[in-house]
Amino acid sequence: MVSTVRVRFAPSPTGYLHVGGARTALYNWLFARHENGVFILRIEDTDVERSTDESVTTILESLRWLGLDWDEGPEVGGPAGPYRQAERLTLYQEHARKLLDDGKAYYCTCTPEELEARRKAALAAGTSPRYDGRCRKRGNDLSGVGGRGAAVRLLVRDEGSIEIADLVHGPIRFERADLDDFILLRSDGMPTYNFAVVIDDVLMDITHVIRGDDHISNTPRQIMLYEAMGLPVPHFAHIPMILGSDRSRLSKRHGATSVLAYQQMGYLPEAVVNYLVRLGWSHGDQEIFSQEELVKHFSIEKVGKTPAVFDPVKLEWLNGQYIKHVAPDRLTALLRPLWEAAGVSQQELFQRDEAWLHRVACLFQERARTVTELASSSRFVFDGKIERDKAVALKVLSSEAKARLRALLPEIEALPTFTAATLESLFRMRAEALGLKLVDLAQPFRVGLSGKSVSPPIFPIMELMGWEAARRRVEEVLEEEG
RNA sequence: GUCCCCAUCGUCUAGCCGGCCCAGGACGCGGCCCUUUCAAGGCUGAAACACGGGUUCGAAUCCCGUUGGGGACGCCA
Repeated sequence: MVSTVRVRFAPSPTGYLHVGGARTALYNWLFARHENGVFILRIEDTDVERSTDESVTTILESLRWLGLDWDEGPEVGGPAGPYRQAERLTLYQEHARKLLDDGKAYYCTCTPEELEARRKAALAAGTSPRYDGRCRKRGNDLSGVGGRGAAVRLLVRDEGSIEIADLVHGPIRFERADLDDFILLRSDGMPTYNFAVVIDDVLMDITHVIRGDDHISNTPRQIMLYEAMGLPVPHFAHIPMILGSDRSRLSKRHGATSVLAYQQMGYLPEAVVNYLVRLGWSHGDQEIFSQEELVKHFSIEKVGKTPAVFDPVKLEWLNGQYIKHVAPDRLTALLRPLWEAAGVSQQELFQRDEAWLHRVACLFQERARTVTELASSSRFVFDGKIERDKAVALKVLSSEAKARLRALLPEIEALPTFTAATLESLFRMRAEALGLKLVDLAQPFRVGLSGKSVSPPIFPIMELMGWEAARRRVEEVLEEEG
């Protein structure tokens, strides 16, 4: 029988979900969906000092925004729950007890201060800061310790080696002699990361552990735990990290790293997903993938070994590609709050009908790279005060240009119908009659209407604005001095 | 200091069980076309196998070393 693939994403709720974590989640999710397996979300909140509920909320929200739904985990439950480690403490303690009784682990009464001092001394002496095993003799016997707290350490034999059969890196070998007796349970009874992970992965029947490269050095310790408990080891896949432009670990100083920050900046979740998946994975020459295509083509074997530099410029390009194809109703829904933020009054947004808003969105969507940018560039089509670029006005609105604008107004007024088509043919005729290019008439008009030198084609814009509003705008610049 | 990982254009990458590669695609950058501006689109240009040794008739592709980068060495995760 072929057992079902079960993978997990296990963030610690000590902050927002950053793009590195998001990609790890994405790879796990894609692997699960591709294999028809189960994607589990587990919250690793054993660090009570730093874990917060707000952080849990943000992480769930980020995953949902990206479209990464989990089959088991917080809010959806599942047979292997609870899915927050803080609610699983007795499980860890039971397993630690068993390891203690089997002689696989022992109590350690060294204090954190003592350990820190020894670690520093070792580093200063240029030797490896490993725990020296001085409490091994104590075994599971806590007598004579008094009120002093005791941590539990795994007993690690010194001989032999451990090999990780890594799905992306191939075999990776560690010598046991380089590893030390690490802590399983802290003196306050809380499990450490390495211990909780293994217990949970066992209890949740995880078949594939897909996580960042930075966990490679934890893996041999975790394998030793599986061995100590006599349990089968899952498959491991360590995916390369995401770096900043200077090739160091990606952090805030490299720009936005929070997934939700990209939502706020007007990025589409499918663009972010598409960008992240290509950081370390590829499928021939294809750059743009639908979610279905990703699920169909994704494979862990095709994940590269090289760390990738996060490139916001390419993300922006991809977002632009996606924006071009967003359906008008969805785009308009995204735009409403952003238009408002850009200064369009609530009242006007309410008065305009949906079809009109769609037409505005469609006119601008081809040339916007973010939804936010789309909102601000299309703002002038609405009624109300607009920003005028002084330098542009000075350059484009010469006295001849203004004279031409003035001459055109009554002709437009006389048009039987006020549409993009009739406007365009009028402008073309006038340009030809004057021995000018269309641009010579259109550009002053554009500046008059929008205040800027760039915009979508002005004729459909004028149709959308309506003659009254358009004329008011143009008269505004005609009345100015100069 | 010890251990581990990685190494193709500025960036993401294809190729990597050897010849099809004087290395392909994408972003960005330059040019041209299209064009009412700007985008978009089309065409096009510059741009890389880190270095040194092997193995081989033949290496980006295999092996070793060097260098460079990254990660880990917590009663953090």
